[in-house]
Amino acid sequence: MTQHPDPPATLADVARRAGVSPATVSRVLNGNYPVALDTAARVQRAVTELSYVVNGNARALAAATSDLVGIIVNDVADPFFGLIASGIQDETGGTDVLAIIGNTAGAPDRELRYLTLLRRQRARAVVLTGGTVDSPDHLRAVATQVSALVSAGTTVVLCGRPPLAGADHGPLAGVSTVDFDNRGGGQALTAHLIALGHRRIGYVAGPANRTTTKLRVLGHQDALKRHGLGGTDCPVVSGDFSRGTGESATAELLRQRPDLTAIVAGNDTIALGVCAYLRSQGRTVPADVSVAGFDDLPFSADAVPALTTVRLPLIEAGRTAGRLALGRQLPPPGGIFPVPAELVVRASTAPVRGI
Amino acid sequence: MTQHPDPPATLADVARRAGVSPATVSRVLNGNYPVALDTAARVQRAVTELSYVVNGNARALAAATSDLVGIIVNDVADPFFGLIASGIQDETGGTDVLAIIGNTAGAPDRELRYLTLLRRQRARAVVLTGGTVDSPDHLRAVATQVSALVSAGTTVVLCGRPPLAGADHGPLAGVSTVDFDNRGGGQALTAHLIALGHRRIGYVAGPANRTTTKLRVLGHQDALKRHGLGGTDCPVVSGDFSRGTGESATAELLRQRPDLTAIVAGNDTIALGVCAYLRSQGRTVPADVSVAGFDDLPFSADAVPALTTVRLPLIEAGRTAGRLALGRQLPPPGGIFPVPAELVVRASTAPVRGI
DNA sequence: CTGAAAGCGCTTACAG
DNA sequence: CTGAAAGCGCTTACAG
Repeated sequence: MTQHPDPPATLADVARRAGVSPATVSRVLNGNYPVALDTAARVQRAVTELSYVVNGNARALAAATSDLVGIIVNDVADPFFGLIASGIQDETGGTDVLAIIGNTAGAPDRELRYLTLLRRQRARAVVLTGGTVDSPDHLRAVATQVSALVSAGTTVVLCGRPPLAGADHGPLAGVSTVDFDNRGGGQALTAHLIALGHRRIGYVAGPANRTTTKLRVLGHQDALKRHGLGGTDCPVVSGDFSRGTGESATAELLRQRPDLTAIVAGNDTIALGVCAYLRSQGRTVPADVSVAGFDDLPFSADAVPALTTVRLPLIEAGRTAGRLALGRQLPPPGGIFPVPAELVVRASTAPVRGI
Repeated sequence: MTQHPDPPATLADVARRAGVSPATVSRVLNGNYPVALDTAARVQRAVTELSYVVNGNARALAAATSDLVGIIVNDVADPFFGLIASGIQDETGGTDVLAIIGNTAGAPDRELRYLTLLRRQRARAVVLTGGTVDSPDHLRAVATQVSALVSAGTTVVLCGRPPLAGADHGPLAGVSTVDFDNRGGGQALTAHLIALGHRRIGYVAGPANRTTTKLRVLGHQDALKRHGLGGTDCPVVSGDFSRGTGESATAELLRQRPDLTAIVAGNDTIALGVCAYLRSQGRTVPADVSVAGFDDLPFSADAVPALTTVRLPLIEAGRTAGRLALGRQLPPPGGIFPVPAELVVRASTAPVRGI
């Protein structure tokens, strides 16, 4: 299958062919040092003839730098992460850095493994995207890895998760955060529902114990409390960020409170499942039950009825994270770059019946 | 910001601390050679104490291998690619390889750049996913890069694009292909519409000149020809794989043939745009116009009406590509692994009116 | 089971 | 503007 692995040409081969020293070839390639024009031309020709490409490992080892930027995501198949990642790659696209995406599939140990791997590749920067498991142990392990990365000279950016606390409980030095206002968004959404007259509002949360989930639920509860609502009138069920969770959790919610007039979902994907289940039960959205999502993913505007949701400017946030990672943008004082969440009211929410 | 980049511990540091030679540390770390138990224990302790991680670049350079598997995609934000990539990472997850995703944003030169970068990292394997620009120049450039990769010992897998031709026009040796039946799927879809009585069928294609687009259109035309249809009754407009294209192209299609009874889209995302535009014009799907997509992405079942489409088992195809890349599965004879496309009939297509 | 030594393919002061 | 030489941090025959 792989016939006689033909060793690629080396810099020494190029030097020999061009009749110069390896040092000169290196300087031509890196363009960081004056070289006579005709010498450079000869070297370039030799490079082409041998179809030489530098050995990235050797270069990184010798120069003690690398052009890798790692992006860690929870789920590549989820557009939420795809959008952030493409925003980051918008920024890295024109440069000589290689942005690479690692998928944890939501597993904390894989998050840690990618961090180690990036550490051993001596990555130039790493961007951790989306929520993380909110347990003291995991957070401590991440903080340890991140500190090691930072002290080895790697730029670390958090995008869509809360700032990391260091050993001293203060924010970890040298790490900037693009911080989504999940709590504020959750609050605005539920406040909107309350303003429409809803009093019995169910909530379908994403994976329990993840920062994103917790903050959104917290925002929801902020709004409820402000109006003296909550308790068994407003049950909360959690699952994962999937359509299936939307369906099964809605069944559970309606078992608990068949008279719910609104259901809020932890994200748009869940919301689609909520709508599908309600439809299957002969309940109309929003006439019978209002439904809302979170994130404003592209498909949300196309759902029927179009989804009321909270927009997070994912691509733009990714770009910001990318600029921060490349050092093209200075981190704000305190290292936190806030990203607002904007309520987007569409057709899936309406005044409660009889009001 | 990055305070005193603290050089990470080296293998020599570990050796010193454990009171052994660097060679021994290396052997303990790689576990590929007998080492006395207590020696190994001492080394492990030193590793922990120094929180040592191997320098991947040095290792790759010395061992002339690497644990990188590159995945090249056209658009990370598109679930089509996300699903394939997550399938691949399902396979690489449990191993020590680091699967990394590079996003070309559909630009041929970025595809080439990633290939070069992967080549210089001496990647263990690379998987090229989705369609590519179908121009002789680009295909030749890709073939050149791929040959270089293969002869350097990298396993190359194509997933969702046609086999690559070598200089001799035969299939490139040592490259396996997970080949989607885009043409057959396109054919089945249009045949379904014809069976429903449709004779004036518009087509909204993805980016012209991409293999995926071309093959799907070809399948569509196969079906039309078989029934003596085509010509101005069946106009084709192309754009990109976006919702926006679905909207604008439908406007254009209806300008050309206001009496179209069905519209086929190059993928599900486009189909959503088609539906949205029709709705905005007061036309009902499928009563007035039938609409169909391609891919069967997760949201398609949730659209209202649910989308008739062609299912491509994206995750499973990704897994196959992953196994091929890791050498866990032998490439089939001829190097081509066919992936069938299955017609999925849902609510967005119906018999033509008056039949 | 363990170590000394060469070598992987680059870069970069140091000289000239 | 150019070269000789040391060194980056590992691995792996080669000895023992």
